[in-house]
Amino acid sequence: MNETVTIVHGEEELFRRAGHLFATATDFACAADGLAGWMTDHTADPVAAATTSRLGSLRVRKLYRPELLLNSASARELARRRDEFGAQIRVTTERINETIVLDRRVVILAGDLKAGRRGYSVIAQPEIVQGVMSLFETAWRSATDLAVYDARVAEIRELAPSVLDLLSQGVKDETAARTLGLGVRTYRRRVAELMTALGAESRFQAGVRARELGLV
Amino acid sequence: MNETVTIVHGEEELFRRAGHLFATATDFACAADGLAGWMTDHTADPVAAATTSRLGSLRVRKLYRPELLLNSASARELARRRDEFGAQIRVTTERINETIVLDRRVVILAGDLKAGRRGYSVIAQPEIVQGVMSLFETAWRSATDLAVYDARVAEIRELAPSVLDLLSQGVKDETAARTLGLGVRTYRRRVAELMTALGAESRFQAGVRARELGLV
DNA sequence: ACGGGAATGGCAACTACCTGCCGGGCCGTT
DNA sequence: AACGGCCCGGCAGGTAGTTGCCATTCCCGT
Repeated sequence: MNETVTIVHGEEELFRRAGHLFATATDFACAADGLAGWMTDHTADPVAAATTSRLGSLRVRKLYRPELLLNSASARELARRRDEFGAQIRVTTERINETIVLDRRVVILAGDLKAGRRGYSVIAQPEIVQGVMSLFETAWRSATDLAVYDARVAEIRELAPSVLDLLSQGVKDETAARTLGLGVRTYRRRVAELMTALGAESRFQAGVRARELGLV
Repeated sequence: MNETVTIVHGEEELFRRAGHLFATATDFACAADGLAGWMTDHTADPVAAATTSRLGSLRVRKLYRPELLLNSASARELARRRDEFGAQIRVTTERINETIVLDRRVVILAGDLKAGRRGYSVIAQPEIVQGVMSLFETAWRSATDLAVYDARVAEIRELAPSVLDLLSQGVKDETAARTLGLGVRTYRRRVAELMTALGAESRFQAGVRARELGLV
């Protein structure tokens, strides 16, 4: 594989053509929409194989979107991976493309599904790798550690379950405040805290985020 | 099964104990969170068996939550069922418990998962059945027919994809309007239309709904 | 070209929402 | 008791969002 850019179709071909890269890499940076696809089948996974045999010399970073944590099964799976082979896991609310960077030398980008198989671009072109890597680093820095994220979600749930209910019922602040036996000022303070916690800049956005996080 | 209330564990036991009820019933009222569980395996499904042999004398009503329609596979499956054995299908945004009412005489309510199996309460107590049935009727009346619902979602998507994007980015109306090359007045009109279409009374609620419908 | 309906966007009045400020009450410490 | 920290909630001034009104413009069938 001397070409700097190769397109492969489906996971099988990806393994066949790029499996050796996984086997030798020591630095994995990985962004994913879900646990789906090539990362799911753990036993047949080159990364897993590589990992278990070379624990300690590895750096594994994974970046996920928060939806993943809604499903408690995937959440547990995440925690297991983190514990099992020392992967660092962070969560971001940004939209991310499925991306893998190996040893800062090779990038694998997932493309669209075609005829039931996903296309992957395997890229060794240094400039491109550099660019993707810097994007990844940015996303990584702006992301939240899984543990912190979990704690925050727990906090929000505790902070304002009733506020969330009232907001999602579409009631006015006045009504909501009285319902809770609070002053309007305090209620709005709660909403503001909630929005901060959700990282939202408008109530619409807060609604979207809350729904994303499964809080409503 | 003479007891008025029976608790069974897992679908298998439910079939064994209550299968005959499905086989003879002609009036099915069913509310579901998803297509999961006992309704999935279509060939082994007593309802399907009953239905195919007695088409015409049946009344089948099913109530789903909109999330189901996000997955185009389940959406197609729904449409197929509707067409195949004349089930009436409606969609509601209310939270609903998994519920089945047979011939207005027997209620089956799904409970929590325990040890991987879901508990079901099979209830023949007339008062309870009456109560559940009236709740179902209420939910049914307030729900939207699948076709109408589909049309509405399509309409919203077409109406304002970019407005949805901008709203969910949390940008101010002024900015959003200029981005779209619109006047603020017009942009806000769009937002208002969107909110009406979503049945939302606040932007927060609109955000939640939009997310629920998978529009953002 | 011409009339009519629909979409646009400015204006304005209104409502809802956001936030700094501050006084007051509660509680644990000194 | 006196103090400090903290939360509450009213107030006020500001910003953002909502809506009716209306002149203008665009499009379309006549």
